[in-house]
Amino acid sequence: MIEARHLRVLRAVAATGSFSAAARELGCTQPAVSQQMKALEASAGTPLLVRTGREMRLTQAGEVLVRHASGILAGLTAAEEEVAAIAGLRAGRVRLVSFPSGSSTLVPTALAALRADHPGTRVSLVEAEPPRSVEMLREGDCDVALAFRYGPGPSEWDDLVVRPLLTDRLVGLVPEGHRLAGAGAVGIGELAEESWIAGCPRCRRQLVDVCERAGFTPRIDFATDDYPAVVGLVGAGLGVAVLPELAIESVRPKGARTVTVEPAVEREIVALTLPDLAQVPAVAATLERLTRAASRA
Amino acid sequence: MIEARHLRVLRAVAATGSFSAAARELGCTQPAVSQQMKALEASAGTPLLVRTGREMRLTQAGEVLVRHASGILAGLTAAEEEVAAIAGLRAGRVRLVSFPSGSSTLVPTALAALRADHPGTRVSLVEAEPPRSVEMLREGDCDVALAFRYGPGPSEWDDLVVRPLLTDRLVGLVPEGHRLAGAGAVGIGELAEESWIAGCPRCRRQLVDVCERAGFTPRIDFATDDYPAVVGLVGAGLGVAVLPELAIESVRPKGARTVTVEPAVEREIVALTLPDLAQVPAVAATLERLTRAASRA
DNA sequence: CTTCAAGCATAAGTGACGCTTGGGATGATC
DNA sequence: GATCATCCCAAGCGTCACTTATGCTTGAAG
Repeated sequence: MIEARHLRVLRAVAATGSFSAAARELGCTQPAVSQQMKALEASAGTPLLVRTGREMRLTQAGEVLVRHASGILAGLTAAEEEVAAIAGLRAGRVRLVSFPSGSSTLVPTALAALRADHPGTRVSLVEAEPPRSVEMLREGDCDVALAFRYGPGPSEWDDLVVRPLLTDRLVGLVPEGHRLAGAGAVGIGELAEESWIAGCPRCRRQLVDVCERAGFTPRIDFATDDYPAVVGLVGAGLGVAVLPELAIESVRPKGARTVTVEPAVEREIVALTLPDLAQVPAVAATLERLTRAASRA
Repeated sequence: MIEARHLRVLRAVAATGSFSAAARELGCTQPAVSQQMKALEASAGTPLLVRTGREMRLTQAGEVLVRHASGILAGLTAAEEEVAAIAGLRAGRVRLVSFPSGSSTLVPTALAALRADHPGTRVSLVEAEPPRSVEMLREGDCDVALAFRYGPGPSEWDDLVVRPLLTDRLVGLVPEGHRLAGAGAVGIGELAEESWIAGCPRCRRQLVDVCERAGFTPRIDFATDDYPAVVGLVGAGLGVAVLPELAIESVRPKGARTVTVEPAVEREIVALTLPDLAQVPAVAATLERLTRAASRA
């Protein structure tokens, strides 16, 4: 089995014409070169060098090996450099999955910072809601998933790297002319008789849970996953809603007013990745920038 | 420093999708594969594999390395095979130098046998007389030199591999009608008054030495290095000559008769090579065939 | 001719590396 | 829930590779 190390030594010997010179070039002692060549000749099964007096010449087999060596070593260094580029963030790719309101706020900030520091790192972004996004992560379809959960809970993410980014509060949204539009804080019970507009399925379940703890079941007249649509419906006076603060941030609440709801309901927004992937430089850098973007928000 | 061994393991892991399967394929245990991959990831500076449950996936860096691995390993095996072909006498080249009378007798027989056994081995033949041929050998311009010497002598070939092939006697050559043409053995002194035709320079010096030990100086009327010419001149009745037996073998002695001369003068025909080159399969095979050809002659 | 410098080979010692065995944890399957 | 397969970890051990030290050969210089 010919090893790359042997070929490096052989090439140096062929280039310099001497074991000692090759040793100096390789940064080792002359006996090391001597032994390497002996080992290489043993594995080749035939002499590669002819030591005649002071001169050192290649045999035919030696010439053959030197001729191949350049190509092989070139391929090796090319591979090393390409990997080093990825490891050094001069290249690399991160596949990011985010839920919609995250991708419109946190993600752009983080990716801008990432690009500024490491222009070679490419990030692809796909949108997916938490259950699906975590599934994608586990199946290898993405490297980082932005997800959220309501309260620390039992956490089905024990086997994942969980990087908390920020905690997002649910805020109430009422039409401009609503009786509570100017209120500072609103008990959730005060909205028991309202017509409700619900957002995404998980938010909806959360809404239902909160309302039931407050002693009523919300009457949901409209349901949509589209946050701007929810805001629009509220603005048109068709009902009230609770939405994550982050979701409203990127929407102009035309005709709608936000109010603080009591009791406070928070969701935790986290970045997830696989333990192995957390070691990948591009992934680590992405997590880092996401964290920083969250702390500034 | 990425080693070829690492790439072989990585390729096996990527192909089988499992450490255990790769270990079976490589003929080692699974922990060995595990450690190799760990070492490779350490030298790469970034994870190459993602272990997620049962599945084993490549990271981007891993994909890069696998992509390069095929080319690098292909080059390595190509080099190994080419060297193995030389070592296994399926390829290879021997540069042979011979003196003229050797190249017309021993060499053809030996090379025919070599080609019959190892058709892939190519032999190039150049003619040169001993002092020059040995010089060529030492300077790396040939691999095997056929040479001769008169008597074991002081031998300037201590640093060479000397393979004795056969001993060649000098025989007398007289015209058909000569008074000694029918004699069995002829004392060299009986030819003291003859007109001499001399061959190559070294043979000529040998002739002069022998004659002077017999008490006379030969009168050399014709001198040529061309053995057939010598035979032709003798056949034309222009003088007598002594020639190596081997030299006459390939010439039809038209009009000339050979006689045994006393005292017997013998030259030793040897094959020479450098100690290192003697280990080269093609060189060893050539020496072997030359020896056999000489023993059959 | 002797001396000197340079280069290669060899031997012994040391450290690291790589492989194996055995044990434990995890995930998929019946 | 038991079982099988897979992988990681730790310990033990053999081998490999490098270094230092030494001797030998070669070619050049005094």
